[in-house]
Amino acid sequence: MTTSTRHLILILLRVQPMTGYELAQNTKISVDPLWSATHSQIYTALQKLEEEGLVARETAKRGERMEKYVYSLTPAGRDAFRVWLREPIKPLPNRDPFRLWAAHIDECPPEVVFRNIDEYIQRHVELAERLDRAALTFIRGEHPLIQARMGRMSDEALERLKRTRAMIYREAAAKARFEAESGRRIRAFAQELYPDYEPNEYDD
Amino acid sequence: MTTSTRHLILILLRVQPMTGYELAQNTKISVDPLWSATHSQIYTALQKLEEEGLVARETAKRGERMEKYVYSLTPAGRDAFRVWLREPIKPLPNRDPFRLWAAHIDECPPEVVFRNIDEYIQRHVELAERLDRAALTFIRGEHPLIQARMGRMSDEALERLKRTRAMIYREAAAKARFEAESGRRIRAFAQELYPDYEPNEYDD
DNA sequence: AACATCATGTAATCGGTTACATGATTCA
DNA sequence: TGAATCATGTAACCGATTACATGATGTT
Repeated sequence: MTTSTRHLILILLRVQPMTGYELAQNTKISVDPLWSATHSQIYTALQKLEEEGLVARETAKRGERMEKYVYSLTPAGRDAFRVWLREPIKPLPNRDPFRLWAAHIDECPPEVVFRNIDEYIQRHVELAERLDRAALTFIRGEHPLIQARMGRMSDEALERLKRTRAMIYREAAAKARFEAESGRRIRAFAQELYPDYEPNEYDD
Repeated sequence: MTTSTRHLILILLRVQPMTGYELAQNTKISVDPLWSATHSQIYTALQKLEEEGLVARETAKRGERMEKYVYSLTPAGRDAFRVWLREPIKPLPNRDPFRLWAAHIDECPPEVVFRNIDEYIQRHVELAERLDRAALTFIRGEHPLIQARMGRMSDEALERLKRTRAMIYREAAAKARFEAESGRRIRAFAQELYPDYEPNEYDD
């Protein structure tokens, strides 16, 4: 099955019931490097999932006047997660905008070349750091998505969970570091292509 | 600007005028690891690009009875490529179905775990080989998309082009090898999680 | 009083996927 | 004669992006 926003929601709601807003927050602060989604996507997917009976909506107070909606998994929703987990993984089509662009740096002005490559490297260096930090909070049991499960899982199961998540976030960090390294190699190649180019500014 | 099928077409038509079928073939056999597109996408994108005046359509004979359409870049199309090449690269949102799945292997039956991981590894090993071979045909000047340009570019420009493409395809191969290695590490972790699991069959 | 954050949504559009549909040409 | 390849498209659908839209609550 093709993985989509629906599965992200199923994954997060297994941890605990949440509002759409909380789903969007948890996605942004934690799952985003593996699977990203905007709040629009999440709210519309929640509506469909509720129609299909995979999630249930409860109304809660927010402040004095307003209401918010707390979603939780139904048994059908838990099943849907189990089914997804057992299916073959459908890979996404290859789409690599950076390397598609970089295949043409021989015809691109050097200032653009170095600007794009440096941005790429920096983005992945930061991502790697963020993922390594996340891996640590998993293994230490400090991650909010782990803490929410404490007491509701056996110690052994929780230990396996921590180690598995930490391992995957470390692998995602390794991937980001690979991308940064690849960017550096491409940069070195670009310097051979444009040996005379001297960047004027170093101000960031 | 967001990279899409349109840019793939602009890139390929810079080499030489082609039919939609040839664009789809060249994508499949060569560009696919960097950017993939189906023939449906290509035909519909060609229509839009023609409306916008970025490509021009000429009618040619196919066999006795039928006609085919050969598309070429207009000056506006060449400009659009130049603009795309000079813009900041807009990264795609992170979507990594394999690691999103693998973050849950602690709750997944071991036969599914090893089946999915092994498929992932094998797919990337094959991709890496394919990309290394492509890199070689670039550097040797044997690649069809290079040969089509011979005589229409200066020797130096052609040399830079060959080296740049070969470098990028080698980087894409390195990325595929990284993914295979990452898969192997995840597999090793899974063997710690499921020490008692013995696969019954080795028949592929 | 102003700003950040919490909280919820809709709508237009875009780009991509999948399935459907057709038929000629070429080679074994 | 049959299969592979060449060749072109349409249509329904899906999922994601972007912009629009609103308003309460909590903090400085």
